[in-house]
Amino acid sequence: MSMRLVFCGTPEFALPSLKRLLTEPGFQVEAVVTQPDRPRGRGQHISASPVKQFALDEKLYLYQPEKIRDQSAFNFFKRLNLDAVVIIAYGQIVPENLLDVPRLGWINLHGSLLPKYRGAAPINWAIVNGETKTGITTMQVDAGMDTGPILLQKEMEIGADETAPELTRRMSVEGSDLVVASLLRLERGEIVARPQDGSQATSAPLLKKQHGLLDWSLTAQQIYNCIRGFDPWPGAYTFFRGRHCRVWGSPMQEGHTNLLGTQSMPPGAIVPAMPQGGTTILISCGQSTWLQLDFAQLEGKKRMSSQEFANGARLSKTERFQSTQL
RNA sequence: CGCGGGGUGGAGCAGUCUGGUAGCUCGUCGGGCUCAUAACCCGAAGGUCGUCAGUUCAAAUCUGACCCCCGCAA
Repeated sequence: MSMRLVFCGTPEFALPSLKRLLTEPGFQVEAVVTQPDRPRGRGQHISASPVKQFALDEKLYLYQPEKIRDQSAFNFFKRLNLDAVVIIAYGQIVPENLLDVPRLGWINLHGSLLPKYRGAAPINWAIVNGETKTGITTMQVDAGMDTGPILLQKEMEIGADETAPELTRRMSVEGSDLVVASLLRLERGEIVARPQDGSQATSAPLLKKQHGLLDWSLTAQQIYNCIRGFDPWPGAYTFFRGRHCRVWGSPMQEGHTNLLGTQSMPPGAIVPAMPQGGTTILISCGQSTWLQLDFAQLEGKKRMSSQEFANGARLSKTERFQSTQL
């Protein structure tokens, strides 16, 4: 006898779990719920979420309520006589009166070791904050924001050079195991949801464009964390001659910094250098650290190597990246 | 019809407003200097200026249409 499920999700992150629930024996996905199609991209084209596209390909029953808190949505869930709802990065807050509808409640996969990094962007913030380990959590959804009791957790290391999309991909795959295990063990009564210790909670708010703006007084390692953690959006960016400029790079190794000689440059200073042959562009960061610039992308332009950037820009000696438009 | 930037030798750009000699920083190739060099010096090759049409004695430059790339916004 299969568990009757509804799957709620929107981005790529939710897909591996949905796929597992379709192939794994013991589950019956009655419907897929995802965000309504919205205008995205240049020119206001309407586009379907990754979960929707997959659901269409698989000919699954699809439901896209404008607001999941509406009565019609409640009726929809009520009628299905569900054992559980799996909700992963759906994008809307589930109203309290819906939580009790499925027999085993709503099961959520979250990209952190709760109660750390509650909120919409746990993976990004963990990288930005320079964490070396994080994890994934399945929990029972309650009325709060990622405050529900924990079912299963798995610790994961963050690679020194790992970017948010890379870690997201790994978590989504590992997470599908955790979701399946959580459902099976919950059904058998093998796990008891464990309340979170709210005093240990930290938050990982939804990313905004503004978050990606670099502060060059931070150390090169911190800048690097931003470059990795804010990829692919909002991206780590700065301003160059008043224009938005996204940057990629990595901290310069300790040993090479001597090559620069001496003087402390103002944060954001752009300095061509030639360590061990080959020319590179270095950016002055906080505490006498340097970021080696690998790529830059001016607004309206494609991403280019730091060398191409320097060739075309005709840098003056005092040129620097700024944290404001002017 | 959401707002905006752009398409110029292999790369990144200037030149376009104010039509009239194809420019800059690199790369490539050849030569030189040097113990040596990715550094420096000399030289060379390489461009239908996105496409089509129009205006003009003359169009990268002005006009119109189209194609493609990108940033913002969502």
